[in-house]
Amino acid sequence: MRDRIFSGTVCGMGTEEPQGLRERKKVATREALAAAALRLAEQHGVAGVRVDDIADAAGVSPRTYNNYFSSREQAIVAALAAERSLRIGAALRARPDGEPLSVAVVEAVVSQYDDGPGADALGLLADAPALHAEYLESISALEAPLAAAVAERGRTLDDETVAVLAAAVAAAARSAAGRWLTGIRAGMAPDPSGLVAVTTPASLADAIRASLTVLSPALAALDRAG
Amino acid sequence: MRDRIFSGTVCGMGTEEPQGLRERKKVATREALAAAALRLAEQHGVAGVRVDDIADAAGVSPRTYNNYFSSREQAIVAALAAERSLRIGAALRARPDGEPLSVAVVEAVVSQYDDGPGADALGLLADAPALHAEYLESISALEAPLAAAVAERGRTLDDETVAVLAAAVAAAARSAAGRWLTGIRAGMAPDPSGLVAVTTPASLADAIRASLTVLSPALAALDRAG
DNA sequence: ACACGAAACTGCGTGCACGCAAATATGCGT
DNA sequence: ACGCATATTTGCGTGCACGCAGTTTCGTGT
Repeated sequence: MRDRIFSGTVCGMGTEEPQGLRERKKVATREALAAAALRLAEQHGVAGVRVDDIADAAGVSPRTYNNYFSSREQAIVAALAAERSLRIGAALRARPDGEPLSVAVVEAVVSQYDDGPGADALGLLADAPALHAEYLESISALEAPLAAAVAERGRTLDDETVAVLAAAVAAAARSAAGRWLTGIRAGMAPDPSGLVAVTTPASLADAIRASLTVLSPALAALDRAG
Repeated sequence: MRDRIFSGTVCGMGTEEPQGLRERKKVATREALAAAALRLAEQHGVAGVRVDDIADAAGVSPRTYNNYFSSREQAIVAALAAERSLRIGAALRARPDGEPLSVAVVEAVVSQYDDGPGADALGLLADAPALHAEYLESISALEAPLAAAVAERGRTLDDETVAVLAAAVAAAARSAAGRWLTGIRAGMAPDPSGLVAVTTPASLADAIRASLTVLSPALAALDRAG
């Protein structure tokens, strides 16, 4: 019990029952901590959130808080993003059998971000660089579960290829999200330096979809080879 | 003077003269800190290195040490890897004009890793997960300078495409390096679980080159479009 | 119901990252 | 050489991440 506890790691968040009282309490504790962190951030700004207060609000010790999150930004992002990266496996498994990887992967990834951060969340992300970074890191977390799901689906692909593909896709998505957030922030407060790109996709999902088109040739090559 | 001080950021490490006494002292301090960190790690193991001792050995205050590095792993990796990620710009600019991106990018990236970590470094990396992670992070640092260099070279490419490409290449290289290190470590101490891939490329450069072939179709598509 | 083992929580101590402000060193103009 | 501005270093205080070990809670078998 010393790795950060992901609520979705074991129980699959919605498709399987938690395994017992211990597991149910872990899920509840994690969600309580994340919800408390977000609420406190909305009240005091991210910089004003103390880990002691998060722990108090969730009814656990600060040391227990640390068992779940290693920073307040992680806790806040857990509330904002609800570990959607960890659901990529299920999303890809839900794609139609026989669908080309170049379509299945893109659709599965993009579908995780159909509902991007709301106005309150965008406000928080704009005000706290560390929170922005953690949010992008949460997108990078697509990598491992995506690799596992692709390996399952594309059984003729070697492990190296799968791993590289997953790393590239996760990085593209993270990179696009970063630019999207920057563009949104510029929309909220015009950037005096004038360096921000003129066109920001309407949604996070669109931004991620556009980024994955750059990788389409590589994905398509795997379809032909597989 | 509150961002981490990179020795290569301004002076280009070898092609331009440092700008003055201030800059020369900053370079010297950073190098002294990195060298001290590595020496102490070799003597005491990574876990036995204290930031106070690094600072003492380099003749600065702990607070100053923190101006350069935010962790001892960063300091050690700085000594091991010598900021080679930051040299990708120069490497790409040195590629022949007119060479396809699919070749220039691969060759420039791979050339940074022609001499990978030596036996001592591999021993340190094997013993300290946080050091291993920081080493991989240093490879991820390829992203921004690579994007800048590609933008310069492929002037017909839009910014989004450049950024996605750079993110994907850096992630592929990082991912490959991680597997390479894991394979090397397995070679040093057979993995009882038997899960480690049977074939490890002979060198880090080979591993990175192989990973970039997965992205070749995407790079090649840009060549045709550009 | 009870005993035991494993998992999770907790308190404590320690090392450390970083904001803040004062002190020091360098660069520049006269 | 001197004065001033700027960059860098330093000391200090504070919040916090985490190893360690003891306590509590849950799960399982009898």
